[in-house]
Amino acid sequence: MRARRGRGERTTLIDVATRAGVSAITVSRVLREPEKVSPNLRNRILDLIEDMGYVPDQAARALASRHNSTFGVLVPTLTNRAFLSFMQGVEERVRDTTFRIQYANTHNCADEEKRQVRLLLSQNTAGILLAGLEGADGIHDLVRHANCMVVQVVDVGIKIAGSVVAVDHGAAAEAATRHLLDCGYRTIALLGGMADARGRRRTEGYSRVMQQAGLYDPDLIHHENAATTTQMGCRLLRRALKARPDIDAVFCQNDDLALGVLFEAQRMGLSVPDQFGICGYNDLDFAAVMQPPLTTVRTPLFEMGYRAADLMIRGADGDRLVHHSVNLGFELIERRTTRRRTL
Amino acid sequence: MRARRGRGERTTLIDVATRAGVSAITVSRVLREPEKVSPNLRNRILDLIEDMGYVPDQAARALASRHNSTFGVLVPTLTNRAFLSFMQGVEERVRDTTFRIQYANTHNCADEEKRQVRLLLSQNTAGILLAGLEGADGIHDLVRHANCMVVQVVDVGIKIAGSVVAVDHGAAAEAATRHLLDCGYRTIALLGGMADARGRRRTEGYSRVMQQAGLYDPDLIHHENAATTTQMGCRLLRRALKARPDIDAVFCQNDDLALGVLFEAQRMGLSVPDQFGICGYNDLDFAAVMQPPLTTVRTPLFEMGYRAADLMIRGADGDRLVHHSVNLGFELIERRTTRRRTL
DNA sequence: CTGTTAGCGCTTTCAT
DNA sequence: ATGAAAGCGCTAACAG
Repeated sequence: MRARRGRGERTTLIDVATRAGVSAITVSRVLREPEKVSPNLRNRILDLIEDMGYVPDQAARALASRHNSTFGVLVPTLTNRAFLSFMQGVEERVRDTTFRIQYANTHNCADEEKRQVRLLLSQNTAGILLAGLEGADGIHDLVRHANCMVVQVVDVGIKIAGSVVAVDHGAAAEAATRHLLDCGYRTIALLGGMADARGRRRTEGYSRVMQQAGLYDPDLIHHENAATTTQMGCRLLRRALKARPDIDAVFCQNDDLALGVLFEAQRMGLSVPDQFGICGYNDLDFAAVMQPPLTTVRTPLFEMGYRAADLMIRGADGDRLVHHSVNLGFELIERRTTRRRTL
Repeated sequence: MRARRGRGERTTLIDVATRAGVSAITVSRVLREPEKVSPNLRNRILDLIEDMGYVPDQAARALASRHNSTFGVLVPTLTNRAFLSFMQGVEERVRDTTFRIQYANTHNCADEEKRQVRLLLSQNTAGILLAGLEGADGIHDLVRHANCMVVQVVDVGIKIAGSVVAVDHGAAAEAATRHLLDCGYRTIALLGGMADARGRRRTEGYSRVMQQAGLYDPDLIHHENAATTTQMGCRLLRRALKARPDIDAVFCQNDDLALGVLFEAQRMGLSVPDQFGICGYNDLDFAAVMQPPLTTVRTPLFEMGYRAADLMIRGADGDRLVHHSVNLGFELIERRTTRRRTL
């Protein structure tokens, strides 16, 4: 007689079945395959379920069915707006499916990443979505041996295991740097935050173009080992200008940074874009309405999330480990923080 | 025919136990109460676990122990930076505990909120953290009958069930509005996004002060039913100015909005703070480095998350349903988007 | 359409 | 310090 003692023992399938005078499996079917139960009985049971406040126990369900309809999404940080757009894409695709998302934050830390993947694996998740992988040693093994879908969102060319949604960050950075050059800027600084795989690719792209132009100088590159913020943009600009006072443009690895750079430049009396050019990255919400509006590289953040979730869901549904890969593009949005091109 | 063949069936506790020549419970102990197993045996088993790549099945564990060390955090949106700070606070408190967090996004929708709470309940979570509750009907019942910790982050005075971390948003809005008045502004608009419970409190606070001053006018209040963005700030300012061209200051429900307002004001040639004052809300990262720096209300976002998680953890650990409540303050940060006070 | 029988992989409780 | 037995709440597989 396990009645609701204290806060009440949990109501189980059997409690409902007993009250309904049927067997447990019938109640179970009402929930999962209602069409296999006669309408009459079904409705009676449904009412009972409502009345008794029965909620199925997912752990038992997962254990019995060896199935789990939630999947984990690993993001390196929560503080980056770029990841927010990505997450919105994921959510949009997942809405109206029976899948659930479980976010985990790896704090840009390789060990934490590994720990989280292990945890997810131990929960028998339907799949794992890896965004902004730090690439810890051994994670490849973990992922390779996973018996669930694994989708990675990475840079083009960094193929690991499972399905992949890729963007060519190196090429995007090249395009941005070349644009700055085309506008007539010469001493172009690169400002960035913590360098993950994607960040490193961007730095490489920038360096390639600067080297080709014979303008490369390590003193032009400034990073701070943390998530990008607007305040960081201000600091980084001051530091860059101290190292090379003749800087006439900056390429920021994130629009957050670019926002700070614009404010700081205004404070210093630098006129944008005439004396000083700014190019951002990601085309975040505020970029279009800054004064002046920000020239930036638009990356398909939302779509990356959407496509990644799509691969995930299609793979998990078919219960087969589909391996797909999609490569999404980017777009340089020329606005008013860079001057009209002279070339 | 369970698809996951070929990638290997899951390694279980029994597999490890068999290889070690011990019983399952011993392996289980090695993982949970290592001190109860002799060092020799323990190390041998630990090695085996590593070798065989064994990862415990959380579902089985949760089912057998009727315990679950993950708790759900419901946030209304992922696109609001205020919630990000909150989430960071939660994570900070949870780090280095055995608890795990599962985020769920209710999309500011009452039904979704109810669905998510139900889902969480059905997972037997250690607890539920409710932030920015929409307050769906029936959710009180759900929460009241939950046999797990429930912590809510709400406005002072909206007491529901479980433990509460509160902030007096009404008083904060009053302070902000009064400050604007003290600076000599008279026609003060209120700009906001989707009005949740906290938003409504802020609107009430603003209205009270304006009414007392005899300056209240519904035409000064402008909302858009979506998450706040910088672009929305621009649109809202234009709309407000169309309704009342004599507006000389705005109180924005979020700094995102204030950023847009500043840019738009600059575009219109309004000089801030002389002709036009701006006060934000939340003191987000960029507020301090805007040009001019933004006057805003600082709310203890991070701390709210931290304290809420703390209540959660302390409650779940003690396995008793502690009911606590803490009330956190706010602070008006006077910077340069409002002129020096004349009163 | 409904029921019976076996577990899923782990932890509890009670022995030894 | 280690083990045996008995489930946790549910679903798969096969009846009928």
